Amino acid sequence: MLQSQLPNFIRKEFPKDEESYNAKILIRAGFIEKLMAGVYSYLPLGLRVLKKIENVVKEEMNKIGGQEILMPALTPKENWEKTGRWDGLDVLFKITSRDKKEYALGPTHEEIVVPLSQKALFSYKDMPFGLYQIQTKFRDEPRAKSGILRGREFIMKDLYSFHSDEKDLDKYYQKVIKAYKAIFKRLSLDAKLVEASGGTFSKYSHEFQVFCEAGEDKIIYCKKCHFAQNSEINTSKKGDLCPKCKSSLEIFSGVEAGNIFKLNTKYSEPFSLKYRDKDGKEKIVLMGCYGMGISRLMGVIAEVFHDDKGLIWPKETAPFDFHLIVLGNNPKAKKIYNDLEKLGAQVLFDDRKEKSAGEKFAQSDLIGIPVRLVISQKTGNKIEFKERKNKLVKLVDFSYLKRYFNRTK
RNA sequence: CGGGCCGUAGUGUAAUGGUAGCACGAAUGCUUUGGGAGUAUUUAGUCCGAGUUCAAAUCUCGGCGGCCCGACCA
Repeated sequence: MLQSQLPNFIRKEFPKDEESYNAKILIRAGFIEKLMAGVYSYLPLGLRVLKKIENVVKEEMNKIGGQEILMPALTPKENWEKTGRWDGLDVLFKITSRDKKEYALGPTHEEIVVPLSQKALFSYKDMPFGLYQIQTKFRDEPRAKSGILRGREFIMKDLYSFHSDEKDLDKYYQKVIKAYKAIFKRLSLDAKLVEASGGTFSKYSHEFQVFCEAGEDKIIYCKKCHFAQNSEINTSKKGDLCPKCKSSLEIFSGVEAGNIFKLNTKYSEPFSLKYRDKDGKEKIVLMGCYGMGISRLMGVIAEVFHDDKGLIWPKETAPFDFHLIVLGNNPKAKKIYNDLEKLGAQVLFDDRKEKSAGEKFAQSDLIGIPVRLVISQKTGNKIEFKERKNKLVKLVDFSYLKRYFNRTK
């Protein structure tokens, strides 16, 4: 992409109406803009990152047999009344149409996916299966906070699984845990699997927590045996003994990057989601549900991967593979840009003529694309190569870039 | 939902009762290109409403909006 065609949302200074680092840096670097508290626009660079994250999540969901669908965000009141959540869920965004019908903007989709799956679920032979979607969710949070970590509108992946017995649900649950681990690995995030309260819905719940300052949860963690528990379950303190290995516990702030539940019959019951077993008997379906905040993940990555100059995107989440900068008028740059794109590389080409070298470098550091390439009078027939995460600058030729790209893709 | 801080061009700030100013951005021309260039010209603002006052960005009240702490967080 030619940077001269990219509207320049990059700012020289941090916005003053944000406190959280993820919002400050993502706005300054031109990835997002705020519309109102807890509601953000995703700009060209930010949207590319979101799509990268989505892609990783989709690939791993598909690997475990998840089927992608897209359900409406606008949902009827009746469905929520069936489960008691019309009045019972305080974060439910409710709206009234001009003919006085009432609707909710979906904060999660059990009430929609259960009656939906009923249309294709009759026999034990139809199970197990998993349906997932990546969609904008709405929650009427009492207080939006921490930039895109807790918004009123956000993008979430929600997977729902359907089973004929507990054993099968258990098996699937473990499979999702593996898939989640694979996702976090690809996103370069160290997410700990943490025991969490099941809320009112289920005894069982696990969260994937990324330890960082910005986190709003307090996680009790044992470095020895990796026992981890959300402090909402117990009132453990730092220094208490680990219930598993008896060494000292520590407490970390964590951001919940994923949450998985065994719903059992909590939602299949109110909608009478049933099937026929081997003996032709009618039985109630068991369910699991597995959430992951896509836009929140982008915020977490911004919190974790940065330095004082700006963002440092991990490979799989970066908006581009290369940031190619040309200084002065140098026709070689355009050719290198074209050649890189021919390799299949995604390149942001800073071809802007009016920007000073210093500004281009400063903005490049801010944006945080993994590799910066510079073409100038100084570089001669070579290309200057610098990884964003390293200080080392070297002059290379095109074959080096080709090898580098093939090795890291 | 309780408590606190705050609201001035697009962004960041100054003016504390008395002429709304500065920097960056944006726009146009020329020059410039290795760490947020130079130059000339131009552009744009006191969140809204009421009140006090000769006079309000500034004081008072109400509203709206933003951030933070707490509560809450399927």
